[in-house]
Amino acid sequence: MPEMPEVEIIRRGLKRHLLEKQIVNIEVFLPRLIKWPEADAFKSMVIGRRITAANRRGKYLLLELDNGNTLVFHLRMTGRLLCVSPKDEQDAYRKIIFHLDDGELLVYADTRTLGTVYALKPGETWRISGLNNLGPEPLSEAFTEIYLEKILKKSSAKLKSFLLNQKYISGLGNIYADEALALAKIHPQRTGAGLTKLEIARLYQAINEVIAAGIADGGTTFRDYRNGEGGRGHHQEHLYVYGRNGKACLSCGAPIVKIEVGGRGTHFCPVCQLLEGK
DNA sequence: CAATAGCCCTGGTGGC
DNA sequence: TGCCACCAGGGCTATT
Repeated sequence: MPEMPEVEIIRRGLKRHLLEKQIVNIEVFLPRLIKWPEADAFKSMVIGRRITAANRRGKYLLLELDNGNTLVFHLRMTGRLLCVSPKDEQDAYRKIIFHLDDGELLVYADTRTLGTVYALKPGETWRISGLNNLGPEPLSEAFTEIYLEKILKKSSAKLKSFLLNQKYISGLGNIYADEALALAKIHPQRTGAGLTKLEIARLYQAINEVIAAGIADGGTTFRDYRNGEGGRGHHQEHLYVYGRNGKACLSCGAPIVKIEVGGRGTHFCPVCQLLEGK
């Protein structure tokens, strides 16, 4: 599941391969993944253009084109975006292939086909409501402890749901949300309004820390995630709680528990992360 | 407005 | 061994 660290690693990989290359052709095997415009118009907006930048906002990947248009990808659960040479192109789940002028391929592959692809003209960000309503990112200047405190105090949502809501903070997904709460030693079912100033400070540090660690480890590969060059991440070796239900808490040794919060599987230590809080 | 339930989608898994 | 219900979960939409 690509979250902000994984998308950032993909972005860096793509940047190395794609800058200044021209997209000379596009093969679309599953048109419904292209959410705007429809496939033919999409192709005409993109074919013949050079890629001038590889950017990211939250979990959205943005390839800027030399005509001012932007190619937007959201990988959702199982989307993969990678640069390969034609002889290595063998992904059974390839859905869109962008042919580059040096013969290399940019392949969008997706097992569960939940990903979304768009081509936008300048100023058309509004077409993607999720992209248009992203909160500040962890590790960014806009993401301050003051900001976090302000929005937490206004929220009645359970913290797990709060952290997953991209309009408050962009980039956290199920893995890093659980990890941030574990590191901060805060129960996922508590609410923002109920946190002490000290807990907010811990949560703020923890969010930045788990995201930074995820990036430093090249992302978390459980099953599907691959970086822009097809390699795996290593952060799965450094997780505190995610996927560790039944295993010993790294801090106190108690078994990690898995529950459902807001419809999402949620992992936490019942000893370190108390409902009452401290 | 805000929280939540349902939905999309396919492959892996666990139970029988 | 084979079958099948169920789960994984990001984010949008409908509902309460």
